[in-house]
Amino acid sequence: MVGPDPSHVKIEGMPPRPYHHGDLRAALLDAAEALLDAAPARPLSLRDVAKAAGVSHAAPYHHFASLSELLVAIAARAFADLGAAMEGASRADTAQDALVAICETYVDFARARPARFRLMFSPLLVRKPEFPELQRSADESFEVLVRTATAYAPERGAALALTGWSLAHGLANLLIDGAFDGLPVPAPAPDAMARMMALQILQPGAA
Amino acid sequence: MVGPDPSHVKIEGMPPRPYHHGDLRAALLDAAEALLDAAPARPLSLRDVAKAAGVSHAAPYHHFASLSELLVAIAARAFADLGAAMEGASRADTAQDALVAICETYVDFARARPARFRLMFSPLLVRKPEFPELQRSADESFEVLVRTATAYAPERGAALALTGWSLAHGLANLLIDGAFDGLPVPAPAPDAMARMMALQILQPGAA
DNA sequence: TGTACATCAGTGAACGCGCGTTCACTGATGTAC
DNA sequence: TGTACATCAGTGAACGCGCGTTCACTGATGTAC
Repeated sequence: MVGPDPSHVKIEGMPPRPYHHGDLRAALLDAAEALLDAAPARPLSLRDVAKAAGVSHAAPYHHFASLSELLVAIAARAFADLGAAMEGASRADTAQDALVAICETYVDFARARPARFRLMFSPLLVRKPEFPELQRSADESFEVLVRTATAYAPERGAALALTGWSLAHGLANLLIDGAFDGLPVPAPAPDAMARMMALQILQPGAA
Repeated sequence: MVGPDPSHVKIEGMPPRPYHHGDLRAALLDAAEALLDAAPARPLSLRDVAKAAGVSHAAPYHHFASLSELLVAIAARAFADLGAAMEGASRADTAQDALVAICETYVDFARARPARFRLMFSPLLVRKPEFPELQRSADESFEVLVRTATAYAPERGAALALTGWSLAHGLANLLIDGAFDGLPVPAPAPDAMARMMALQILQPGAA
């Protein structure tokens, strides 16, 4: 990220060398994400991350000042990933299709990577002014939504974006927390709910 | 709860006696809730709860088999409290007013007691079949919403209830997680958002 | 092309803390006689 | 109304674990000469 050394190039799948790993920072983030995906319920510990990356548990301190900084870096990457996926979804034929697709993408992301999704909204999020990378990636994801909502309804784009975010965010959380499991009402399949609800907002009489 | 001893009556605000507290189970739950309200960010520990209740940290084991059981009991009480508040809100003049009021109540509850709200949707929630009290109180809250949504729209009450829940739940979480803080769009005051969004769902063209 | 040396990025031992949980105990209570 | 005793609900010490973090160290690398 800052060093001019050309040998510091990350090569996926290479076994870690005992010294001078290459790009341990990126490897630690990769390992952390793999752990979160493999065991979403287990809280992430620095020691586990170091172990998964094949280094001693003190090594990460040469790349992150604390566990919090590692978590923030993961959250920032997750926001960037989500933002890119939403950006892709926003390129639909109509603004309405784009809005619906963004909601679906948001919920799909949370269901596919629940631990990373939860980390994005951890208590560290309120401290985002301290972490420019997190601030920026979070803002950029939101911008995609606002832009699309404004294209759909120029007069009330911001309000629609906030409502759409709330809807997708609530659905995502309720799904990954299992709140709908065993509910005494007929519910659609989980992967159909985002679309259904988004349409219910956009054309309320129809559904 | 089970004993026939008439002296086992909980008296609020009484200093704890050294032995045979009276109703330590209820006192522990009260202390736990007070701790959650006072320090929403701090994870709840059995030792802190015991300390706050004025007993040794081993005493709770005569009333709860484990920390999880204590947490479940708190979550169950929280669902009961929320359900009662929603029940009150549902007694409005019109079904639409009732739905809007329920959304407002849900979000207000989360904002007033964020730690308890988070606990309600902790990983223990998926295990609610193991905990009848939790299962029942969670189901009853949801029933209030379904009943009101069905009164408003008989044909699609269940779908509307799921959508309304998602909307309120997402807004509640985004607010208590500070996700809206410093957002680059004009946003309404937090305590006006639930109403605005609920109306946006129910009469989409209007807002 | 060598060599000395500063710097970087690892290692492994250790510290200190908080936690859930267990255990032997003891004080208080209720009951049978 | 006593007294013996079973039971209940506390106490306080201790165990064991995992964790974030620090520290002195050492191996590897790059650079100045």
